[in-house]
This record gives sequence, C-alpha cells and structure tokens, in this order.
Amino acid sequence: MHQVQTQMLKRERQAFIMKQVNLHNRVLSADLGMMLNVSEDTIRRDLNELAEIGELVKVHGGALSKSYHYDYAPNTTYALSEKTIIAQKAATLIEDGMYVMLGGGTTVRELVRILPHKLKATFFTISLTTALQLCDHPNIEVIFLGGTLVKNSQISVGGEVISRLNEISADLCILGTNSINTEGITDSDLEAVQVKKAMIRAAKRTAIVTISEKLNSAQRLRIGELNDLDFLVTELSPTDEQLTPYHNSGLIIL
Amino acid sequence: MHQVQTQMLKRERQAFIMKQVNLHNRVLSADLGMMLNVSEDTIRRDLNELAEIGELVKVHGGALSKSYHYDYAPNTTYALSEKTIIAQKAATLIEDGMYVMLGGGTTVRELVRILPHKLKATFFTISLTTALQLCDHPNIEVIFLGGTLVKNSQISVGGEVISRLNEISADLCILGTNSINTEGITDSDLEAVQVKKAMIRAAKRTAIVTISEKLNSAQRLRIGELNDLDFLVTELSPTDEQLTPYHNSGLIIL
DNA sequence: TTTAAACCTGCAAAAAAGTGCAATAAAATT
DNA sequence: AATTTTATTGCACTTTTTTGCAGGTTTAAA
Repeated sequence: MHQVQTQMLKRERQAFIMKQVNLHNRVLSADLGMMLNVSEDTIRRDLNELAEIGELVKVHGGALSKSYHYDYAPNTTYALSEKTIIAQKAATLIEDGMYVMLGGGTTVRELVRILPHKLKATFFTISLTTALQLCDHPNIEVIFLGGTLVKNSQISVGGEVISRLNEISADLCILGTNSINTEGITDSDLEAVQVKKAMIRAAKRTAIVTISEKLNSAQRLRIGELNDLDFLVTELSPTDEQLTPYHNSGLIIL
Repeated sequence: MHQVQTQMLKRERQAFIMKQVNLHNRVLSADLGMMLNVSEDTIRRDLNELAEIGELVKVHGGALSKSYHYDYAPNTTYALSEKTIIAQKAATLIEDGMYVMLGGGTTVRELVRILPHKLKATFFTISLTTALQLCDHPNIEVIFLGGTLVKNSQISVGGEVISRLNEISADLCILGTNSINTEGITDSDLEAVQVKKAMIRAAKRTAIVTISEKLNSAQRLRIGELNDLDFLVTELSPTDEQLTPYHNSGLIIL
C-alpha cells in the first residue's frame, strides 16, 4: 500500500480514486484515506460526489465500480418500506449451510440485499435480477437454473429448468407472488406457473413473501394451494386480522 | 524551486505557466506566485484567462493540464465510443434466423444494445448482464445457459454449462476477451476458460470483439489459438498495420 | 442484544477565490 | 516629450470552498 504526494488537488484525488475503482472494482474509504493522506470524511465526500455524477456506486465502507455492479435503485421500488420489513422477517428463515431456492420480484430482491454478508449458503434461482443481486454476496454460492427467458419478468422457464428442478432438493423456497387468496396462489403466465410449481415441489418448505395489498386477489392460473405452502410473510403483524384466514389454513405467519 | 527575473511581461508569464502545466500536468497558484514573484491574485487571473481560451483546466488551488485524464464523462463504460464502433461492425455478422452464442463484457453488451429491434434470432448466453440486455429485444429468443455463477464477471460456469454447450450447434459465437496476441486468446480464470473453450467448439464460427488496447497482451491460461477463431473486430480500420499479424494468421478482420 | 465501524450533520479554521479600488505601468495620442 | 487613455497589478475586503473534527445516528456483524 503506497503513499502518494502531499498536497493534492481535489480533482486529482478524485481521478486517482476513479483509477483505483476501475482497476480493483472496489475500494474502501479507509484504504483511500491512508493512501491519499486525507481524512476518511474527505474520501467519503469524494465518493459521494463521484456517485452523484454516476461514476461509481457508493456502498457502506467504500465504493464499487459501476460496470461490475447491477444498478439497484432502491428508491424506484414500489412500497419499499413494506418490502424491507418483509425482507427482515423472511431473512430469519435462512440459516448457514442451507440450500435455498429464490424466485424473482422486487420483494425477493430486497430480501437478498439485506442478507448478512457473512451468510454461507447455496442459492438457486431462475431470476436474472435476483441472481445479480446474489452476486454481491461474497460467501454464498449462486446457481442459476438456465432456460428460455421470459422477457418482461426476466426469469427462465421451460422444460430444461423443470427437469433440473426435479433433481434438486432444497431446504427452503422463497417466492414472491402476484396474487394470493385462501384458495392458494395464482399467476397469469403459464410457463411461469409450471416453473413455480416445480420449485415448490423441489423444496422441503416454501415461504410466500408479499405485500398485504396483494392478499385476497386471484388470477387465472393456479400455482398451488395453501397447504402446499408453509410460511406467509407480509409487512403486517402476525396477529393482524387480515391474516387469520391464512393462519387458519395452516400457514405459519411471520 | 527557483526564482525568475524580477519583471516579466504578462505574455511571458503565461507562457511560463503553460510550460509548467504541460511539464507537470498540474500547478498550484501558490507555487507559481513564489516562482514568478507576483501575487497569487495575478496568477489566478492568468489561470482564468488561460482556462477561458481552453489552454488548461482551472481548479480550486491551481490548474490541471487539458490532457490530464480527470475527464470522466457521463459514459458508464470505459472506451464507449470504440466499443460502439466495434458493435456496429460485429452486428453485420448476425442475420435473421441465426443461432448466436454470446459471452459477457461491456463490448458484447454494447453490441446487444444496438442490435436492430426487428431482428429475429435465437441467442444463447452465459452472462447475466448480456441476458438482461437481450431481454430488451422483443423479437429474439433468449436462452440462458445456467450453472454456478462467478461473482465478479457474472457469468455461469461449471460442468452443467459445458455439457449443455456440447449439445448445441450455433452459427456464430461472439466473445469479448481480456487478452489476445498472435498466439491466441487467454484469460486468468480457469472456470471461465473452460466455458469459453466449449462455446468456441459449439459454434461453427467465432468472432472476437475487443478494443485495440487489448491487442498483443496475454494472461496465464490459454482459451484458444488464432486458427480456432474466424473474425477479429476492433475499432481500428481493417487495414491498420497493428492488425496485419492477425490477418496473416487467417483471421477475417472487420 | 451488543459493539464497532461507518455515516451524517453542523461547525470552525484555513485556504482559495471573487470584488472594488487605487497605484502603477504600458500604450496611444497630441 | 507630454498627456491622455488603457491595461495591469497589488491590496484590503468579503465570500466561497475545502477540510477535519466532535456529536449523535445508522448499519453491519458478532
């Protein structure tokens, strides 16, 4: 770790930071502070400025190169605060060493985002965006189940995925859903339904994560009944009366 | 730091400043004031004038040479203009109805971005980001070859991918590369090398897309020799002399 | 939960920059 | 050459920028 000249112009310093970021893909504020001989506050301010003009992605403790990081824009997610609560609760289901299967959607993505960085587990997914988010975690293994991609939901479907799923036995499956009522969960895309069915079959237990807004709605195609499922995670308190019909159907409410 | 003669004309002084800037890429107002024996106000005025006619870039505390690479423009990808040229040329290789295999990297991503929206073709890829980019095109079929994900490069690797690749015969494979020289193309990640080898085998013809900066460099692991390849696409003119060794090795230069 | 690191906010000191003005120097005019 | 005009320079002044630090808060990980 080498030092750099004293008395550096701000622009120079920021250029140096950008070089480091593009070279190593990630930098730590503490390291840069030492190398450039300025306080971490200064580095933080630099990183924030560079992030503001979109040169890099600021993260807790430092920054990441933009090209190697999937641009996750938390502010654009609908009902983020609810989804954060859901993510917190769902995360408690995941333990070290588990094999976990994940679907797509912003709620699942939020779950992945808040997973502890130390978690060591194996994740299977059919969603491109979930997979990219998983790539930010250093200690987990990510396996993408390939197939034909559905363009608007960016998940893979088709016989290939399903036959792969039939060979897998995971500890837990976590799915977002478009619609859930006391009859079960439903969707509108036939291919996606097939795959989600197979995912539920391939896991010992299944958790549904969804904002309460989607409770008591239905679409044309049935994915599964409530007794195919094990957990229901919403932003509501487990004792909320909106959830009692689901509790009575045998689901564990988080 | 040496002193300079007592009285100096403004034009002389500014010429001296430019010499310093071009020599050191940076100057401090305070230093110049000392060296030229004038007040910092004068120096500041000089720097502002020189900045106004575009001879240098004024920053807080001094000035920087115009050639100084503080110039991080809004482009998120490094060398975007070169990559756009490459993408345009590579796109001419793709025709309706083809089966095309794509690797990862920003050059390939740029290629996908500029593909005509009316193109009807089938694309296979191992790169999450390439796959996402492909999802923006309504008329193409995207098949992701799943496997274990490498977190840095966000591509899938492993036996699963390779055995799938062995079942495929594509018309064209387009790969970015980290390093190419007259011996062939090389990389540093063993798993990635295995997959890229299999991709080249699985396609009738292979095109390498790369900015010229990466020509004549090498890394530890060999992916393939030049006669495993068919096309080389850089931002240079096909007749550029840097490319003649590759042309002589039998590659078609675009 | 607890703890340590990282973060943000406001503040103050120092450096740098902008401003108006007067003194001086250079150029142009008579 | 003398005088007017114009440009340049330094100074005193205020404003802005940059930076580090103290505080309270948030986040990450044990």
